[in-house]
Amino acid sequence: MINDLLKQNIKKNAQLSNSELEEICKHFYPESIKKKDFLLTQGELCKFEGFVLEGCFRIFTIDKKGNENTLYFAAKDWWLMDIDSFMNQTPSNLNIQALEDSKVLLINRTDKLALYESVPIVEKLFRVMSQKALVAWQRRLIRNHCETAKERYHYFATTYPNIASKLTDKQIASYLGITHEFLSKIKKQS
Amino acid sequence: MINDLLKQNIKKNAQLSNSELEEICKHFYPESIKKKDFLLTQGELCKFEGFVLEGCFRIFTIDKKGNENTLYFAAKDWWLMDIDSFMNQTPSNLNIQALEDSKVLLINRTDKLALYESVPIVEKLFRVMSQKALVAWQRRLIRNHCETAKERYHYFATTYPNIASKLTDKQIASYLGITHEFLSKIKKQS
DNA sequence: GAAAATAGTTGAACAAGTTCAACTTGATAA
DNA sequence: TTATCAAGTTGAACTTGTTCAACTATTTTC
Repeated sequence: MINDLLKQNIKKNAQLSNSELEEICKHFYPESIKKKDFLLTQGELCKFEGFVLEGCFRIFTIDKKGNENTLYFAAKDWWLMDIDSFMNQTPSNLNIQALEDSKVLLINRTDKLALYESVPIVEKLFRVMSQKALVAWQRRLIRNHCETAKERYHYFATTYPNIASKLTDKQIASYLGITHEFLSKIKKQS
Repeated sequence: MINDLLKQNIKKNAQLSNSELEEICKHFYPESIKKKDFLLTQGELCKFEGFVLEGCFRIFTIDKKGNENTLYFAAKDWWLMDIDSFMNQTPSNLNIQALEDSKVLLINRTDKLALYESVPIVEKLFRVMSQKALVAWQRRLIRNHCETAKERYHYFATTYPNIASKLTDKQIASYLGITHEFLSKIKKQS
């Protein structure tokens, strides 16, 4: 079943019945995204939340100086969206691009908002998911402040080896917040 | 009423009845913290969540190199906790210190977990609060990557003037992720 | 109200990271 | 299969931010 991975993922964050699980999952629809294609581009409204079945995505922004800055990567079994644009329905500052041919399950914003009402445990599900994400963001900010680029690179490469292996050094550098030239020099050192 | 500020804050994030509001608020108890005293120190388990009624707190960590790194400040009408330690019940890496004589309302972890069950709308309340916080953390990370220390300083000083005015430059520097010597040089420039 | 501790300033030498440009290597597409 | 384009490497000059130390100003404490 195409929804199996999604169901397993949801079960990690909330205990729910099979009927609740069905009721939630039936609103997700599959989409295939070709390598280099975009699920969202800067300026659009984010009208969906997505779950990655296959492949890998990069969520990044391009700042005024023209530099790409990667917020995060989403591989198989990860969620993805621009939560800022989704919540506030303001134009997105983010691009969501497939790094390889990929498959996602999407839920429309209106369907998701309706689910909060019709299946109350969905509140708990996303409350728990959001809190876990919050912990991850706080930890990352502390690492950014306390560690050098070299330490951050090694942390990333060893913590997420299967994601790192799919990425170019340019993409990794834009996630670490350094130039790709400097990453090249870091890698040479050790 | 001592709980008024808390009630107003909660109402911003979820629509709830007066009885629900009462049921939630009755689990909060007031605590006074003297300037420089700690609500939590590194190594302890975080067993509470707090809401600031008066004063101001700094939430920071001390890394292996001995540097203080400020995660955030919590002034009147802000929430505060170590969400990582609270959720996972692992020893905290954070210190929560009062910057001036302060008053908070606290709820114990067990009471909060029970509230999720007994007052279902509490799930929505903290789901919404967590998602808003997530947006703020993502924006901050992007700013840290895209902007120079000088830009980040001016953003902070103009966005949170009433918090900034309570802080020493050393505390602001530890929030921006720079040394206080460098902040001093930045301020001289403009 | 004096002594002690903490905060802020400044300068010089240094380290971390950037920029630009030139080059090499590898991937892609006609 | 060659031409093209993107990715990675390297070096030199540069900018941003750090470190350390010495000093001044401001709070805190007894």
